[in-house]
Amino acid sequence: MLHTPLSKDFYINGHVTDIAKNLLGKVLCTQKNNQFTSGMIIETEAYSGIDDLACHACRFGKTPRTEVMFKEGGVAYIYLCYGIHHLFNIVTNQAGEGNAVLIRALEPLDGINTMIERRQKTTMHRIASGPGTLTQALHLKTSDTGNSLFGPNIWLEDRGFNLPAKNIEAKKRIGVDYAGADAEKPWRFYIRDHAMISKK
DNA sequence: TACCGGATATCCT
DNA sequence: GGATATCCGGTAA
Repeated sequence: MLHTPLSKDFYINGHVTDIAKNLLGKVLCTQKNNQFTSGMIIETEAYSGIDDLACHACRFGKTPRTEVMFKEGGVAYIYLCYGIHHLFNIVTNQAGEGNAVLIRALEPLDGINTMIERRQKTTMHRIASGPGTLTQALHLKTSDTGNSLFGPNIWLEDRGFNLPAKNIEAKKRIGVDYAGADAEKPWRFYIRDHAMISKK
């Protein structure tokens, strides 16, 4: 099988909502503590910088935590939510824009036993079906924030999984009710009828 | 110094 | 399926 790393252009060009859609079907990989794990991205959310009330770049501006959002596309933005969950975002577009895509769910592909161990589970059930669980399965932590998505520990691949556009569902984003009109934007994208998305 | 969140596990029906 | 307890770092005051 052909494993092509995503190019820099993939993260830079196009609207962040299109990048979020294009990420569906791509494969997120990590190499941590000598363990290789990966999963196909099946659910994403787009956050559009300083004009999007739901986006950290707009809510907080440039702070010590959010400053990596303002880098050029192709790095990880990882932050702690509810004091427990590490949420993984992909920074996109030009430096200074503050755009990012939240990865919400994966279908596990490689290193499934490692993922199950990290999640302290015994089966594959809900092993990476949520933004906080997939980071645990792939061992992504807030300490990885700002790191490159071109390896050696984190990278993305195109393995040629073909997703017809008609199988992509677009709905409003989760947990952004505070964002006024922007909360209604249909910027959550997922593969229709996939069993492993975070919620129906 | 005080508040609160881009969520999850667990226990219930 | 639904309700509920829970965690702590970042941000603003």
